Amino acid sequence: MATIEDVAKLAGLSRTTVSRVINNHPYVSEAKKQLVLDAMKQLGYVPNSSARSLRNQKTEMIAVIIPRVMNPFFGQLVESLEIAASEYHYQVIVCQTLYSAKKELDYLNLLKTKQVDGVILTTLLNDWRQIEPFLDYGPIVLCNEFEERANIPTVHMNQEYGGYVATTHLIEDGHSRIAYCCGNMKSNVTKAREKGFRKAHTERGLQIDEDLVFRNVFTFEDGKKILKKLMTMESRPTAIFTGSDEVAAGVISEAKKMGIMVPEELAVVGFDNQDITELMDPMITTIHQPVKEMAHKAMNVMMDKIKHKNYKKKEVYQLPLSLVVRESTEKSAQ
Amino acid sequence: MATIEDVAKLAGLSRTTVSRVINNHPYVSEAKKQLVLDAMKQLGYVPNSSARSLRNQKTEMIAVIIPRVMNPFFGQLVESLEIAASEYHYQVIVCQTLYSAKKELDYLNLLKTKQVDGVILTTLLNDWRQIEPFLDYGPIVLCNEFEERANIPTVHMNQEYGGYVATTHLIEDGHSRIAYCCGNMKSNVTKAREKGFRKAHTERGLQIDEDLVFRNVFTFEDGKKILKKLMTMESRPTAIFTGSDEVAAGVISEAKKMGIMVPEELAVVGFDNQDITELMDPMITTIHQPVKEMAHKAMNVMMDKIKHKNYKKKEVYQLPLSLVVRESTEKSAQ
DNA sequence: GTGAAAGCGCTAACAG
DNA sequence: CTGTTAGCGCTTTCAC
Repeated sequence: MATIEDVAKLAGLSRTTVSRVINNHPYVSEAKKQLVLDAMKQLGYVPNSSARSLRNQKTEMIAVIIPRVMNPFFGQLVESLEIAASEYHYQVIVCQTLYSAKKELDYLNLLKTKQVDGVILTTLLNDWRQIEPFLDYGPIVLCNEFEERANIPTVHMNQEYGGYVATTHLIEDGHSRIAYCCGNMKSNVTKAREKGFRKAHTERGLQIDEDLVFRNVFTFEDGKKILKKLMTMESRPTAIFTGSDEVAAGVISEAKKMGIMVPEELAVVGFDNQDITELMDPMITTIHQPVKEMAHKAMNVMMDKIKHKNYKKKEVYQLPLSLVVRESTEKSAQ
Repeated sequence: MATIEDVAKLAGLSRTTVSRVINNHPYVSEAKKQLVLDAMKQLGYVPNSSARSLRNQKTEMIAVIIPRVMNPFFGQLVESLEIAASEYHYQVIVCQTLYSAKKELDYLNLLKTKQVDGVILTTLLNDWRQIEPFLDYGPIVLCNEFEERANIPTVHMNQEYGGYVATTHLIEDGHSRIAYCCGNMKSNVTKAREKGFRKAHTERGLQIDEDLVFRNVFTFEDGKKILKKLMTMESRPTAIFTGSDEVAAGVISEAKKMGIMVPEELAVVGFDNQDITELMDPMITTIHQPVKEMAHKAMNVMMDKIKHKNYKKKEVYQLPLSLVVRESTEKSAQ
């Protein structure tokens, strides 16, 4: 492979001059510049990234840590983050933890080994004390997940409001026995959402039946299971707030099979506003999360931190969530 | 950040010895090895990847070029490829072309700049002549897409059989007017699938009405549009074979809205066997693609090529496809 | 078993 | 404007 040296020789110039041309530095005469350009073209020369990374102490790569790509929410997040990164000529490395705390730590090592210029964490499997030491090696930005103790840039959604507005919508529709599904209870996203759920009840003087609260519900299979369980209960809920559209779709799909009318017998609220909400019959009422905006903001912040290196400071950006009412809760619409 | 030099000094040894310990080379006495290990721990030393990459001429990164992550088929492919790569301690860089041929070329440049050890192409937007020159810079493996002229390792599915078996299933169910949707006609995946579709017709002495063949159909929105168009036709088809489960879901969703019974009035076959096939009502008959197996095979082949450098040779692995019959084509099941 | 030294390909002082 | 030179951090001959 041709190196800068080869180009220099062919052009009859020094490596420095070639380097200057490559990096668009000033103070190169047009004539020599052309000489270099010609030599580069003739040799099919392209600068070696490893050498550049070593010399410049930056790789122009960002690690994005997610549970898995096939989770639609995180898939969308990765897609948007990659698009945002490419605008800065940065590459994104996908790091799937598959819900393993150890893998999360392994991937954070990319920061230590300087394989990436920064890490975007979208989820937090380890305790913050485990993560914090990695900050000595480069910027970490929290995107989606958040953590009180973490003094780093954070871009996330107002999850409490999400839980609140969805629940309020159900209550105002006349529901008072509302089932609740959520994911990993260690997540602050989950906690905040539940806080909103509870707040909505309290405000209207309603009690929550803890038997209707389900944890660790993630997939559409889980949704199906929950629906079945609900149907065995003596005193059934009239509505269910699920943590994701997949779960909601699973609930609705199973409800149909069991001959339960949605929303007449069971109103369903999803979360994320994925495509599937418009595909299901009834279409799913959900909470829209501005994922693209969050991704862009997170990447912008990351680029700023890489540039200015002042990344050990709390800096929180919160994006709004909004309720999208569709058929799965609208009795009148049926 | 601590370097190998720092470790050597602290251990009172040479860089060479430290390097030997890092790389588990033999001929290091246990005593000195322990000295090095201690020094490394004390300094929190981790080898710098850029330096290693430069020296070893490999980055342990693979670029995976896909249209976009949110396309469920490619999302699944990326997920599986990343899992396979991580087993080799390789990282995957996601490269989304967003259907732009230029971006495809841009991402192939990662090979030239030695930012990655190899590229996995899952789609082909440029003519093969545009791609071929990149082979001088490192291995390219085709995974999913295939190309006659490409003398490189290829792992793909038997798409012709997929088209054939789906169509035959419909014909045997008594359908003779079958609509057909496909994606990008430049893709050999698409072409092979259509070949199978046509072959099934020919074999049974059936004609294809070219008005029922739709190109560039990708999303569930597209599926909805097609359904609407179909319904304006004088002589409607009684079945439709779509290129993906999303499109099939769109068709079914819209059919319901228009009061058309699936499968009684319109049988629908999807492709990919995504989760959504089991979520829709009726559940979607589809073609299962062994994506995980394909991804693993492709990554194994890639690792082999990186190791042995003999990657400019045709080497084709074809995986089987299979029909999964569900409710969207089964009249009797209703 | 261990170390000295060269060099992977590049950029940035510094000198002119 | 251009070139000389010294590394970035690591691995690997080669010599002892």
